[in-house]
Amino acid sequence: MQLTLATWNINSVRLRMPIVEKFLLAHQPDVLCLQETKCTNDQFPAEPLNALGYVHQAINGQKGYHGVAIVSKVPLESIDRRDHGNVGHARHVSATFVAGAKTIRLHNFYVPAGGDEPNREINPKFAHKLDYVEEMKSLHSGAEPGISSILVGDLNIAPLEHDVWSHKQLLKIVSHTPVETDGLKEVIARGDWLDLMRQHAPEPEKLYTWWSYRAADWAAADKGRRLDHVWSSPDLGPHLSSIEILKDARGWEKPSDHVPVIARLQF
DNA sequence: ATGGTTGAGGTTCAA
Repeated sequence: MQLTLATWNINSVRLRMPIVEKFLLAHQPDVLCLQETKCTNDQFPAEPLNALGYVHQAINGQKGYHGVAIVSKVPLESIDRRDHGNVGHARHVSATFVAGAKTIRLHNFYVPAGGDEPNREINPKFAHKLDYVEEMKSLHSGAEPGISSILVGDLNIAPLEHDVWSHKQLLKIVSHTPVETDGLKEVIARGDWLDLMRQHAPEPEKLYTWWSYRAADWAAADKGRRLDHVWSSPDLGPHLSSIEILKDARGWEKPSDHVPVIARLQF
């Protein structure tokens, strides 16, 4: 069987439902993880997603900001929500599902952006981001015996040189500072998690999933960053058949500033 | 010199 999994920072799911529907009909993922839903759980568009076949839903929302959701055609079990640092932000939801002979826990994260100033002493939002990543580092892919893991989401960090349009020009820009990228690179280097996007498309290929709204012409400038990620436990590496970054979606009507990332796994 | 845009919700903050 093939499992198709997608992750997309949607920047308001209610406003974006027309392109969510367009995406789901065109690409038919089994599971879709959303970040920045920006609505409370009772405001979440559960019915339209039900009608599209995504009848299994694990949502963690709050008023106005943040918010994550997993919507799925395959049953979701053991739904969990974490609030790293106990700050009252809806930035994580996880659930388990079955794929072939595997049971998989899927974590969906929305890591704090961290503000503009990359200095934890004067910028509490950056301090929160670094603390958040520290807490993520203690989340191990083999935490539950007999259960594989997938971790997706908007991690708001572009860890590698070719995850940004200019490594040199972004070294002091939040999302690509060494103190942030070292954390993610350490997790990958120690082999606890696989970076499936880079397994499929190694450096030095440029990979971007986000282009700022502030560019006059995002496509012409092409000043992107890879802020969205798909990781898995090591045992799932051989099951990956493809990764697709849906760059076209950045040019859709009323787009999010992030595009969907689609992972296809064969079991 | 510290721009530029978008969204939610309420006249500003977060990204």
